[in-house]
Amino acid sequence: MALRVFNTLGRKLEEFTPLNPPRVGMYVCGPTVYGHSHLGHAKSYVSFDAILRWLRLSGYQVAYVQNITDVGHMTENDEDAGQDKLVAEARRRGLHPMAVAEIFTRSYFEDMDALNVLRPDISPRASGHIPEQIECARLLIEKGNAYVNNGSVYFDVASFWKYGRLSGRNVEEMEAGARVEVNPEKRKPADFALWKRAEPGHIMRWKSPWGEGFPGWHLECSVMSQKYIGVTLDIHGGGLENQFPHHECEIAQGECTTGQPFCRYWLHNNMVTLDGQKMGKSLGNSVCLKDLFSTTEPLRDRAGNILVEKSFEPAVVRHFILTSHYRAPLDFSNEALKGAEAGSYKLRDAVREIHKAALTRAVHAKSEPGAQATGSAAAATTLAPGATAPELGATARATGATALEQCSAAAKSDAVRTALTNVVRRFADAMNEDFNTAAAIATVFDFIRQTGTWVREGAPAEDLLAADALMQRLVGDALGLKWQDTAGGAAAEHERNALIQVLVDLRNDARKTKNFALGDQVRQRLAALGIELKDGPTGTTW
RNA sequence: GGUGGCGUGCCCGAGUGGACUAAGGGAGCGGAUUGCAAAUCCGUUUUUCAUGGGUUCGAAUCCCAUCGCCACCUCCA
Repeated sequence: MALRVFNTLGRKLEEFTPLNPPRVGMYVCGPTVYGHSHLGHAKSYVSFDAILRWLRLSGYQVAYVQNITDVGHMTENDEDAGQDKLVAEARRRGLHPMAVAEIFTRSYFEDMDALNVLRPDISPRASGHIPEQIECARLLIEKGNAYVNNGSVYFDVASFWKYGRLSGRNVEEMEAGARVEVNPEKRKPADFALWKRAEPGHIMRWKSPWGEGFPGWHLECSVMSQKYIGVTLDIHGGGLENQFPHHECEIAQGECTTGQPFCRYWLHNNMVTLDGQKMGKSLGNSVCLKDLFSTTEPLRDRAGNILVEKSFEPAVVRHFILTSHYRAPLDFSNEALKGAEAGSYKLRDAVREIHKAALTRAVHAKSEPGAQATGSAAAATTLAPGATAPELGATARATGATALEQCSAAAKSDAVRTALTNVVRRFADAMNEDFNTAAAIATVFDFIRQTGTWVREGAPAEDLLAADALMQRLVGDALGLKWQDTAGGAAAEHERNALIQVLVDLRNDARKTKNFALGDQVRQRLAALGIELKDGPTGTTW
C-alpha cells in the first residue's frame, strides 16, 4: 500500500511521491525560543517525529530541517515585550536577547530529547542567516514583488496571484474585513514585511541596503529551507495556526524568487486543549514540559485549580499524543494522562517481557546441541546488545519497508510467521494512511496479547526472537517509545537485578515453609523502594 | 463579523456511506489464577456516534438547521 498524506494544498489525501526519490526534503517550522516548550510543542514535534520515522523506515532518505527562530520577537520597546516574563527577566538580569535565545534553544532540545524526538539534520538559526535573508529581499525588490518604504521592505501581495491559495483566503475579502491597525507604510493592508527598520530601542539589528533593521517574520523559513533542501521542498510541516499568514508568505517569497513550486506537500498538525479549553499563557493554564515531566506537586492554573496532579514521564506524554491523529485536536487532562500512563506501562511491560524471553530462550537454544536453528544465532547476536543497551530503538535501522517484513520472515512456525505478517500489514496500512499512529498503536496492543501468549506457551526461540525484533522496530523505531530505565547504567542494572534476585529467592524459600510474614515483609520493603514483585506460574518477576 | 475545522460509548480516542451489533487504551464490575496481592488471561459495562430534521435499500459517515468547542483574520506548535 502506497503512502497517502493529507495535503493542505487541495485539502485531500494524495499519494506521496517525492520529487527525487528516494530523497525527501522535509522542513518543519521550529520554535521561537523565548520560553520553555509546552504541551503544544510536544504535540507538534512528536507528530512530525512519527512522520519522519515512518518515512525513514519506509526507505526514504529524509533531509530534515527545522529552524530555530531567534530574531524578531525579542525587542526592548515592543508593546508585547511587557507581557513576556522571560524577556522581562532577561532585561532585569541584563541578559542579551541572544543569551535568552540560547537558554531556550537548549531547553527545547532537552525536552525534545526527553520525548525521544529525533534531532533535525540541520537546525538553522534565523540570526545566522541574515545575509541570505537580505539577499532574498533584495531579489524580490528586483523582480518587482517588493518595495522599500522608509527603511523597511514589504512584499507586494498583489504581485503574486497564488497568495491565499494554501489557506483558502481571498485577499480582496480580507481587505474588506476590519483590521485593527494598518501600517501606513504598506501599500495594501495584506502586504507583509520582508525587512523592518529598527527603531532606536531595538536591540537585535543588522546593517542592510535599507539601513539598520531586522528580517521579517516569514523570511527565514523560505530562505533557510531552500538553502538546505533546494528550491522545492517535498514536505513542509507546521502548526495549523501558521497556515495563514506565515506559510502563505513563505510560498509567496519562495516562489517569486525561484519561479518554481515552493513545496509539494503541506502538512499541518492540530492544536491541544487543556480540559477542553484553549491552552495559553494569558489564560494561565499553560503546561510546560519540564514541569510536567518532573513536578513533585500538582500543577495548577492561575485560579488554583489542579491541571495535572503529578508528573508524567516523557514516554507517556509521547504515547498519549500518538494515540490521537496529528490532524485532530487533542485534549489534555489529568484523567486522560493517567489513562495513557496505565496503557503505556502495560505496553512497556509487554515489550520488556518478550525481549527478555527471546534473549533467555535464545541462550538456552544455543547451549543445547542440535537445537540451534538457522537464524536464531544471528538474530540473537543482533539483538544481544539489547540486554544492556537501551531496550528500544537500539536495533540497527534497516532501509526500506522490508525492514518490518524481514522480522516476520525469521519466525519458525507458520502460525507465528502469519501472525507477524498480519501485524506488519495492519501497522503499515495505518501509517500509510496519513500517519494514523492511533490505529498503529491499536495494532501493537493486539500484538502484545499475542506475544504474551507465545511467551507463556513456550514458543521456539526463533519465533520469540522474530516477534521481539518486530516489536522493537514498531514500538522503538517507528513509534519512538522509549520509557525511562529503572536504574542507571547497564552494569548497575545487572548488579541491581542480581541483588533483587537474592531477596526473591529468600522470600520464595520462606514462602515454601509457610513463613508468609517474612515473605510479605520482603515484598513490602522492596515495594517501598519502588520494586514490585509479581508471582507468576513460571517464577517471580519484578 | 468573516473563513476553515471539530463534537464518537463512563473517560481518552480511531473510524467518515454497507465487514460498525464503533478499533485500541483507561476505568468499573464478574470469573480464572494466587497463601494474600499485583500482573496476566477470559467475560462484561455502550443498539450508540452533540441536538433536530432530511437524502438513501442502507449513515457515526452525505445535506440543512441549531447549540458547543478549536483555529485563523495580530506573534504563538
